[in-house]
Formats: sequence, C-alpha cells, structure tokens
Amino acid sequence: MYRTHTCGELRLANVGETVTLAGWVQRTRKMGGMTFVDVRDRYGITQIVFEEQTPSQLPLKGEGGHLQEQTSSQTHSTLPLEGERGEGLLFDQANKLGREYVVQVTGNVNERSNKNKNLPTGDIEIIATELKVLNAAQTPPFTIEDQSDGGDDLRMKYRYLDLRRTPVRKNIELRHKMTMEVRRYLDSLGFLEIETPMLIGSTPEGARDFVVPSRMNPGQFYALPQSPQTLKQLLMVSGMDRYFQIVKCFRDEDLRADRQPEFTQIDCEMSFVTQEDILQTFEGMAKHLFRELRGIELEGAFPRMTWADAMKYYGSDKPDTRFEMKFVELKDVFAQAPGFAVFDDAQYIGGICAKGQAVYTRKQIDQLTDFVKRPQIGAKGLIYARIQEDGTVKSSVDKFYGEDILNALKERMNAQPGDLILILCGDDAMKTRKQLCELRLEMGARMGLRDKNKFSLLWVIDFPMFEWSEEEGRLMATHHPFTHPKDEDIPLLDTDPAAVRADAYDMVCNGVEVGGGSIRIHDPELQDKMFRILGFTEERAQEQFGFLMNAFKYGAPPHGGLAYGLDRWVSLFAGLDSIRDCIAFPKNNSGRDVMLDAPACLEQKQLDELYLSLVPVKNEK
RNA sequence: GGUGCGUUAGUUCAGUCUGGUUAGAAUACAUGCCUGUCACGCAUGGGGUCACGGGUUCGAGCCCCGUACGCACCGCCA
Repeated sequence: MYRTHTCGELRLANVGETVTLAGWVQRTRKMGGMTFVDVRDRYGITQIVFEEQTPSQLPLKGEGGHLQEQTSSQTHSTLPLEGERGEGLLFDQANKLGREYVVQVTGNVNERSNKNKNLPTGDIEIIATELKVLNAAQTPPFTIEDQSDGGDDLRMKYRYLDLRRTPVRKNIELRHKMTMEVRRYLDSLGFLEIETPMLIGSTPEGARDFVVPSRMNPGQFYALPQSPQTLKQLLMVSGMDRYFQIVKCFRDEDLRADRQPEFTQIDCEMSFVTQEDILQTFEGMAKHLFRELRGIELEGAFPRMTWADAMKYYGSDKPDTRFEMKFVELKDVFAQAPGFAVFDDAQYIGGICAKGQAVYTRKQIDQLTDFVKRPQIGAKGLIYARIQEDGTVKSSVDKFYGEDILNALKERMNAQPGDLILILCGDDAMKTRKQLCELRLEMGARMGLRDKNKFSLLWVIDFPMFEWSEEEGRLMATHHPFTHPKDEDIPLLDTDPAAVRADAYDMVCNGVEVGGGSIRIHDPELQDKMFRILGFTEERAQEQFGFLMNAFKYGAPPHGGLAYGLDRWVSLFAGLDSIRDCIAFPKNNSGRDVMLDAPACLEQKQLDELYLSLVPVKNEK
C-alpha cells in the first residue's frame, strides 16, 4: 500500500494518527534544524515536517509546537541518533529533496501551532518518521504553481507537467463533471448513448475533412467525421428514438482560440419532435448544467430572437446580450437634411448609444476610430455625438446638420444627457452591421458590461436556409443540406430559394455559439429537391448521400436534433479565454501537437504500404 | 491566403523609439547560514549563438529586408 490518505484529506480529527502519504514535492523550506516539505497530489497539499532531532522525542498527540520550545535547546547538543530508523539519515534525505520528486512519507499527524488558513489541510502537519523517494525528478522547465512562470508554448510542450497545476486540473475536473451531468440528464429522459464510427466517408460539403488512407483498399480513403450528422439521422430511421453521444469531431480548418481541429460535441437527436420540443429539452439541459455546475438558477424561458432581428439589432448571429446597446437605424433621420456626402451616399447608417460615456475624451474617441479602421474591421471612420448635461448635442457632424436633425438623432437613439452616440455607415448594410457589432462589443468591454460571471442565454431561430457563396458561385446550406425549411417557406424553394428560412436554431450564451441544430428533412423528395438547389447532380447526390436517401425510403420518422460544443461550455463555465485550457492535450495555432511533435513524416515503408507517393513540399525541412 | 503583435538567462520579462564600455531584473537552480516556515529570510555563485539568414554602418540585441516559430484576428469553419 502506497498511502493511507491523500494529500488533501487530513484534518484536526486525524491528529495523533500515523499516516502514509504519497505525492510530489511542491516546495521545501529549510529552516536550519528543521525542514518543511509540501507534498502535493490531485487532492491537495499537506505539510510534512522533518526535524534534526529524533522523532521519538516528540509528543504523539496534541500539544503541537509547544513542546518544541523546550526541546530546541537540545538540538545542537544532541547529535542525531543512528537508530534503527536512521533519523539523522531521514533529515539529510529530506534536505536533498528537489521539486517534483515523487515521495512516500510516513509520520504522525500533528496539530500545527501556526495554522495556514490558505490550505484546507492547514490545521495539521505530518511529523515525518519515514521518507522514501519513489522517483527523483529533474527541475521542471517552469514552476508547477497556480501562477506559473511558463509561457503557453512551453506549457504545451510539457503539458503533462502543466496538468499538475491546480488551475489546469480544475478545468479538466469541471469537464468531467459536465460530461457526467450531461449523461445523467439525458439518461433521465431516455436518451441512449450510441457510438458511431470514426472512419467514415468524405463529404465535400462543409469543412475540409481529415482523411485516412486505407491499406486494404488501395487508393481509397476514409474521412474522420466533421460530426456524426448523417449517422445519427440513420439511428432515427432505426427507431432509436433518442440518441446522444459525447463525441470527437474533426475539421481541417484554420484554428482559433475557440477552435481546435478535433473537438468534442454533445451530439443529440430525437424522433417525432417539433422544433419546440427540442428547444424545451435542451433549454432544460442548459439549466440543469448551470444549476449543477455553477449553482446558478436560470429563471424563465430563454428569449428567442430571429436571425433577422439578431443581425438587425446586434449585427451578429450570436449576439452578446449581457448588455443592450442595440443598433438603431438612422438613414431616414439624416436623409431629411442632405449635405453631408458620407451619410448621403451611405446605404446604411446605424448607431449605438453608450450610456454615460459622453465623458469620453477626444483621445479616447480617436482610439475607437482607430479600432474600427483596423483592417480586420474595415470601417472608414467613426461619427460620434455627445449629449451634454444641458441636453444639447455636440457632434462631429455639427457643421452639416442643424439642431432639429441632431435632436431627432437624440430622440431616435433614446439618448439622455451624458450619453455618447457612436455611428457607422456604409454601402453594404450587412458589412456595416458587422463593423458596428465589433464596436458594440468593444464598448461593452470598455464599460465593464461583459462580466464573465454573468450569463445571458438565448435562442437564435429562423436562420436562412441558404447563403450565397462567391467562391463556389452557388447557394450553400447555412446549416447543412439536411435541414428542414420552415413549412411556410417551402413554396419559395422554387421561386426565391435565397429567401427561404430554416427550422434551424443556435443556443447563444454571452456572444458564444454554445450549440446549434435543426429539424431534419425526412422526406426523400424534399431532400432530393434540396440537393438540386445546392447544385448537386442526381448522380452526385446519390454517390455522396445515397445511403441516407435510401434509408429515408424505408420509413424515416420526423426528427431533429442539436449539438452542444462541450469545449465551449466548459470554457464558459470556467471563464477561460481559450478552449485549449480545458482540453488535456490540445493542438497549437498551427494544428501541431508540440508535445508529441505531430503531425510528422512517414517512413517510406509506410507510404508504400498505403500506396501513397508524395509530391515535393515547399519549405520542406 | 492575409493583417497585427511577439521571439533577449532554465523561465517570465526590461533594454529596441534615440545604434556606442562588461546585456539587466525577477524568479528558478546551486552552495552556505538559519527550529515554525508556508510567495520563508539572509549571503554567495553559476547561467546568454539577444530565433535564424542577409543588408546598412567605423560599430547592430537595437535600424532595414527575408525566413522560421508562437499568439490574436480576417478569410475559412455545411
């Protein structure tokens, strides 16, 4: 037996017991005649005391440090006895311990004279009688502490050390709790967890696939699933009725702080359900997770916002609704008095009202102007108006507009004295709204309105069915090709497909898309029509999705579903800036695992076996 | 594919704008002292290809160009 207790569980009640702990050396503090060693494991830290004097001279129970006052005078005059247990050796051994040594310590639990309130085990300490070094350790490349001195790159290279740190471990623990609660909730509603294959066929729609060569089928490739979408639909055809899976998905696209090439979805599908049923079920799951993991009771139904309204008022399909600052359209206000060419020529003029920010200095406004002019945002400029304490308007366009127009602006914006109005305009309403969205989020952040401990959830519904792709020169499915159009819009499929809305929905929390789904098409004819609009020939549709179309011919129930992004949920609950922090072994920005040094080249033998030959790569090392 | 920022001690960074003696700090590490520390303290010490390549210059960590790598973002992500 390596240990009787963990490093996090001993309390005053254990005083007097002889215990054995095992763990890693967090830190040693040498005081001369005595040495403190903090031993750490997943459960906590316990202080071990090594003394130069013989341990047998110590009281076994109670009293704690009091007696040491009396015995300390003996320390220098009394040489350590070379007894059976080798006490002198024990102390020397303790003084040789380095950071991250793996040790096993036996000793007596002692009440501390100086308690450490920062430690759950801070009331006690172990007076060591035995020490065994289970494994020595090199000095780690960065300190294993809550506030580490390691940079991201280094921490990733030595991720197994980084995971020893409490903040990182907490994220992994939270992730575990979340999957447990997901399973508990869905199981209680009769969902079956069913695994689907990782080696499937490639589909050209959507993200790029990761592909896997097949040795037994020369020249042919599997693809890793971008999502188990079609498979879970087949499970509905199978009558599984309610399915879920906590499943890895793979997309070969560029990475971001919130995007990894492999990520985990909580993938769900239900039969004989309407959109309303699904929203209710998964709103319930969100509430369950908030309750169990954060102790937050989300009151009432989640607000629902159409995609069109989300774009109109927030310029985004995932609005951060922790704060208002909605867009107000101003084209008609300024059209009453032409003369300012920038506004006269603009197709769209929109403003936001920053409450109480009229105190913004010219320098701060200039910073905002620089912000919106950054290439990633791309606005041409920023127009502002301050509402002064007397209610008059002081703006950057005073010379173009009279008091009446400026007052109309104030009224339209519902602005009060002390408020700051910020206006963007442009030729393309959608582009300008996206710019205004960035400005709104920036102002929200500056005004402290994006509090990580506040959560604002909503459903965004009625997404458009299709989006025009400039690159492809055709309509593309906004969600995916299996999404059911809204019943009332089905006639538009023939006349104006771009105007068709879908039974698709996203759950949004604090400006993050935490989940999304749709009602699926279960009618083979409608599915066929959808493929035609998306530019599939009949042969290609059959080749790519024939298995699904065929399945639908054998009696497909109406069905629909949703997938939650597990990584994003954990990040949200943990207040993380990047999903990497809640993934045990994540990839870096370039899709590399710097710890494993993957991806890597294959040996020629492997290539031969797979019938692969490589074309020369630029910049090959 | 693109934009921005970064790369200096084991590590985190300062130094770069304004080129000029031996490149600093903190922390980590090592050694010594210290019996109540818990971010222990004190003293001493070792530790540098200033990412790489080229250029400008009498002289480059510093200025210019390129490359690599990292981070954030745009495109992309049905």
